[in-house]
Amino acid sequence: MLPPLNPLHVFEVTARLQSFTRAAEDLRVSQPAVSRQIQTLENFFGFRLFERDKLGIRLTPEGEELQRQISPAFRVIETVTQRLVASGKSEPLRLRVYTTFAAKWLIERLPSFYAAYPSIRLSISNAVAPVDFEKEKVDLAIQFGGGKWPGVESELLFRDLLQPVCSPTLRRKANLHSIDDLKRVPMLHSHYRRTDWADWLMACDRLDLLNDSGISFPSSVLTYQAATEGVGVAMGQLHLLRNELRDGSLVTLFEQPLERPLAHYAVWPKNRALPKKARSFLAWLKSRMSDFQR
Amino acid sequence: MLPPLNPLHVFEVTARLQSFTRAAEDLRVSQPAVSRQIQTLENFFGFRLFERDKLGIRLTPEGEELQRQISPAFRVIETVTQRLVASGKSEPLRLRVYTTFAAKWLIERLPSFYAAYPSIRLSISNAVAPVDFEKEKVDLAIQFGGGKWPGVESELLFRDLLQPVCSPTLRRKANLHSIDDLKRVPMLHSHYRRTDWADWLMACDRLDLLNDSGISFPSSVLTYQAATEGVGVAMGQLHLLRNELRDGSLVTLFEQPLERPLAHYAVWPKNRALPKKARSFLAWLKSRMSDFQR
DNA sequence: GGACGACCATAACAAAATGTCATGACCATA
DNA sequence: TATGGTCATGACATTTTGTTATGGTCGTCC
Repeated sequence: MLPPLNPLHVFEVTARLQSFTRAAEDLRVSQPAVSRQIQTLENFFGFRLFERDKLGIRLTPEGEELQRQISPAFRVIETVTQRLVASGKSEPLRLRVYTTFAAKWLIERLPSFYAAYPSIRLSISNAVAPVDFEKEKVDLAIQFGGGKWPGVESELLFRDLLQPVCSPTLRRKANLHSIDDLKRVPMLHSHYRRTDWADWLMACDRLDLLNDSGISFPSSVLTYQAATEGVGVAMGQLHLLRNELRDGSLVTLFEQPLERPLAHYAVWPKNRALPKKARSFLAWLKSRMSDFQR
Repeated sequence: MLPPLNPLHVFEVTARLQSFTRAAEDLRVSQPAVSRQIQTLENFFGFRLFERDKLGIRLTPEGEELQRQISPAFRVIETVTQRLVASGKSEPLRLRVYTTFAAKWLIERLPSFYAAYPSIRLSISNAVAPVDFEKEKVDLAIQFGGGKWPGVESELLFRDLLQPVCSPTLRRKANLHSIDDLKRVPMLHSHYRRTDWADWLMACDRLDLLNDSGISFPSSVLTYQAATEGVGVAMGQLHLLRNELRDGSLVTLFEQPLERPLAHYAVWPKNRALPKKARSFLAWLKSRMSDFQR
């Protein structure tokens, strides 16, 4: 008869840290998640493992007993895992990632990848131009474009979805409500995406609003940074700005999202077999992609 | 760094039994479930733990290493759990269960209860008449009726839903298609549910079909048994016949289910506080009840 | 002594992990 | 070559786990 193992692990951490809240931080989950896991375990055993009182918790005698006995078991599992995972490590998977995608999507999700596949190391370079697998030592690339490149297989990750964005402060101050209001604020451009504003204005049939003034940045990341700081209005790739839109540091304008026939693609050489590591990465990539349409 | 623990446990069992299929039986899950858990673990480590070949599997060297190291850890967890759970056991929870409910619903689900709450023992008696908590030493009862009994709290489990049932063979042989065909086959009655047929026929406005011939059994369980064997047509409580209807040993007739203002209720004395064990049982009961409407 | 902050619990809901069923491929043996 | 045993895989369902929002309790600070 085994107890539920994940709750047992949560218990082990909690007992060690003497606090639900700290255990939650340590495990990178919320405090209620810990609370429930402990409850599950307490139901299983039929008695409390912690005494809850003012300012914190204490192990009950049974909890202490349990902690004493299982802690070494977890240490053993941890140690052998560490060793075996290290033995499984081989050459890193070489990725070449479109810069904005790396900055705005990939990097914050890497811990999740390492947790699921700790034996795969990544070597990540970034660039904007399409990859040349003949010249560059790269296993898998993520790039932006129309999806048709010679000599490569590709798989669509998500389409480009454009809409003007700015800081909530700017929207209020400059009173941005209709498209004409764009005349009153600087447009922020990105070098590598010169046509974004034109494409979007064309779709709205308001190309007349396009002007060459505005400010131009060498990377979309900087453009978005500037927009966040209230410098002007940027043409935002909605999928890459989830965080900013969620926490309110950017807001969308004018309710006119435009989906273009361009997209982010995973790309690999047609003649080489995709290494197993790369297939794992691709599988992970796609699983993390589920919050996006297509 | 810990590996996913449930897959690790599945691995431990599989390595011990040298077979995915046998591990699945041992764990009471399907073979594909085991296959997937092992895959998860193999992805985590970055190498195969089993070599698959004709007629079965063998541990790889890494798998063997892992097995050797973690097995004792699981043995430790198992042992201490066993001991602590035993120490948590107290007086059994005394249940008194309506006979048919016990036979047709509860008993097959008991293993699930013991797995979740191994420290709670049950003492189950069964009877049909309403419980008298003054005279009987019972913590919690499950009984059938209108839901209003003096001096008790009650909670509805599921309503009574009636429809004639018989074996598929009888339906074919006696060519049962319309209600009038009932004249040609014996009606099966249960002592404690004498009015079931009358109630149902009344709802169909065909009381004329009621006759006192038929066969009568001292318990619904026996009535259903007889129906399964093709003896006649019984008035079935659909919720309690899920298994029979699913595996086809009984079929419903005439598409006229009748929901009555009677139901199965969990019931406990109003003046006594419901013991913790009983609250756990009730919570479990309700969670297992989710496949039913109300 | 009332506002505040630290702590854990709970409800309603969302997301992720796990399991199932149906099916396929492979091989051994009859 | 049919049969029965093995494990794998796709599509889907269920269950478990986690999150957010909120509430209660208690100690501390001004």
